[in-house]
This record gives sequence, structure tokens and C-alpha cells, in this order.
Amino acid sequence: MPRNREEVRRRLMEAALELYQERGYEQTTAAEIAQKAGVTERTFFRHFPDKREMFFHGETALGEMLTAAVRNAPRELGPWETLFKAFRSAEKLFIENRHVSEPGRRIVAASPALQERQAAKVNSLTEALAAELRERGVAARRASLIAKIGMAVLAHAVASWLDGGSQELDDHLVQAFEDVSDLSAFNVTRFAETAEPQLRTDS
Amino acid sequence: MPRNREEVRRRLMEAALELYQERGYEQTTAAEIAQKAGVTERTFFRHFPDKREMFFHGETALGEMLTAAVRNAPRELGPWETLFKAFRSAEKLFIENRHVSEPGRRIVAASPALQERQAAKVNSLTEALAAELRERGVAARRASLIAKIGMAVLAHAVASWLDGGSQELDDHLVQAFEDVSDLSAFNVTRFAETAEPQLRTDS
DNA sequence: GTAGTATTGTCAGTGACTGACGATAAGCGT
DNA sequence: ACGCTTATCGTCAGTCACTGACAATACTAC
Repeated sequence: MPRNREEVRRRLMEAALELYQERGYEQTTAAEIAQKAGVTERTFFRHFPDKREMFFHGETALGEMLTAAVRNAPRELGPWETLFKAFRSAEKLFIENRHVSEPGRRIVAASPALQERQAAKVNSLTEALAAELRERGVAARRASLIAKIGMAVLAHAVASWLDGGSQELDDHLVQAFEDVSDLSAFNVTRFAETAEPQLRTDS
Repeated sequence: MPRNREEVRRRLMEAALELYQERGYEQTTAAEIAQKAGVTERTFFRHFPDKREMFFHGETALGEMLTAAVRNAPRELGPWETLFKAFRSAEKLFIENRHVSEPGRRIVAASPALQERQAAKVNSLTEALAAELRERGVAARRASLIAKIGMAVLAHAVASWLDGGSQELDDHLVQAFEDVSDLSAFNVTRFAETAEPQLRTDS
């Protein structure tokens, strides 16, 4: 039983990934993972706050990277441009972690508990980005909305990239941001007026 | 010990809400809720699949309402207009449930476990909306992106409405959709080119 | 009132997670 | 090589969410 923290942690993650791929996440107990890694169940929970958290460690680095990118973006950029630039600057991180997130995606997709945790992680990252935008002087409400939309766009681009074939992540990102721009062809106010003719007398 | 299903369910929810507001969600056990409602812990879990699920029953009706609204929207409407119309048509449901979602919001905000469940619920509703858009002939990828952005906008509008003071939900919704339209002033392609001047020789 | 069905109670058990405390390995000075 | 300190680990006991199996009980129709 080694006492090197990182070593034990690494072995726990390896053991967990193997067992998850064999029997699936729900069919694997923390005790089994610990045993395969050569430690006790108690030790497992000293390294990870809970069973789900093992999956979301690359995302910690991603969050720090994105918030830093927003913080360090040129002052003159608006919030939307800032997010676009920040997302693009993180492309390398996604590519480097693809060999982890690719198989992890299947496991997460098969487990409601993991999906919940992932959704929560996305939310907290969204709020972190909104906070950074606020630091840059964006009004609170606007910062929150733009962060939400931005993360939705990012999540969509990454998902398309992981699912899809040969296209680059950056292409998916640019495409998704362009799709958002296309949404503006829709004039809300005019639509709102014409959509409920029963409330108007003229035409 | 009554054997009327709805009656027992109602008493369980009442007991739960009271205890949650007293001691908080994590400090309340399922056994305590059941006891306060006059039944056994086992019965609690026959009425609710798990402890978190109690909170998200109004959202079931909301999901059905929204998906139906999308399904029944005029054929000629584009996906974005369809969502806008669908969201507006659900305003009454939100207003009717405000007395429930308003205090429930504080409890959820104080509990990571409940936040995770809520985020997952939002995700599944998002996918349901994307599926409805696909049924209307929208390309799969585009449907997914628009549903995500739409739900982000809706969530933002509802949150602003619950937080904020006197403004109507509909005003928040219209405002949020307009904010999205304003995002289009940003030309992605041109920005992408000019943003990395070190790669270009001219200017 | 009786038979049938739906709902509940009881019991035993699993698995995630935690606190407390003793044991042990690793690093360090001598 | 020897103790000393500290971080890490093992062991144990316990809580709580959740489940399966089966018996007990209330409701419902006849």
C-alpha cells in the first residue's frame, strides 16, 4: 500500500475507468474500485469527495482556462466577442483531452447520475463566466444571459465535434456562433405584434 | 393510515416542504418526512422514486405544455419563432406556479443535490424540444442548437422574473429574445479574421 | 359480508458516504 | 542506523438513501 498521494489517485482512476467500461457505472461499487487499486474503500473517499466526481477533473482545468481567457481578453471587446475569443483559445485543451472525453462521454451518457453532475458542472462554469463578464463591466443581467447562451453554443460545438467526423472543433465553434447571428433575422417586436391579431383591430 | 394515493402523496409533499424550510433539505431524512405524513419510509419511496424528485413535479406539466405548443405551432414558423411563441404561451403556467417555484427556488439554491437534479431536468426538456423541432423538419444539429439557446433564454427570463420586482414574465421573455437578436451585430467571420493579425500581412 | 385488488407495513439488505481512532509508511534530523 | 514527526492509510461503527420480498390491511365491487 503506497503512500504517494498522486500515485494512489492515478491508480484509482485507472481501476475505475476499467470497471466502468466492463460493467457500467451503476454496477460498480466504490469498494470494488478501491480493491482493484489496492486500497480500502475509505481511502477512495479520501481522494474523491464522491463516486461521480472522478469523471470531472479535466473540466476543472477547462474552467480555469476559460475564466482566465475571459479575464485577460482585450478591454475593448464586448462580452459576446470576449466569449468567442475565449472559447477559441481553449481549443487546444479540448483536443488534448479528447482521448479522455471521448470514451467518458459514453459512460456519462449511460448514467443519469453522471449526467446530473455534468449538467451542474456546466452551470457552475456558466456562472463563473458570467462573474468574469461582470468584472469587465457588463451589466449583471446581460452578463448572465450572454454566459448562458455562450455555454450553450460551446456545449453544442463540442458535442458536434465529438460526435461528428473530420471537422475541426474551431469550425464547429465558428459555425455555431454564425448560427446564433442568423437568429437575429427574426425581429421579436414585430413578430410579437403580428402574432396575436385578435388583440389588434387594424389588419 | 389512509390508502388514498393522491391524499398520501399530498401529505408527503406538505410534510417535506415544512421540514425542508425548518432544517433544510440535507438535514431532513426521508424517514422523518414519512413519519410526519403518517406513513412509513417505504411508502415514501413508493410515491417518489427518490428524495429529490419531490421538487420537480410542476416541471413535468411545463414540459408537456411546451412540447405540445411546439408541436402545434403553425407550420410556416421557423424554429426560433416557434420557440418564442411556445414560451409565451406557457406564461400562464409559470404565473400559476409562482407561489410554488418562488420558495422552492431558495431550497434548491441551497442544495447542490437539488441543483444537479434541476439542471438535468432542464437538459431533458431541452432535448424534448429539440426532438419536436426535428419533427417539424428542422435539421438535427440546428434543432439541437436552437433548443439549447432557447432554453437558456427561457431560464434566464424566468430567473429574472422570479428575482426581479414588478415586471411581467412576458416582458422579460421579449427582452431576452431581443438581446439575442442584438448579438447578431457581431460578425463572426470578419472578427475571426481580424482578431489574429499576426497571421495576416495586410493592415 | 365476502372476495379481489390496491396500498401499506415490516424486515432484511446493499451501497454511498462519514467520523473517530489506531497503525504504518515516508521524510528528516542526528 | 535510529528515533521523531507527519501525512496517509486501515479498521470499525454508524447514518441514510433506496430496494426486494412477503405479510397485513384498507378499499371496492358484488
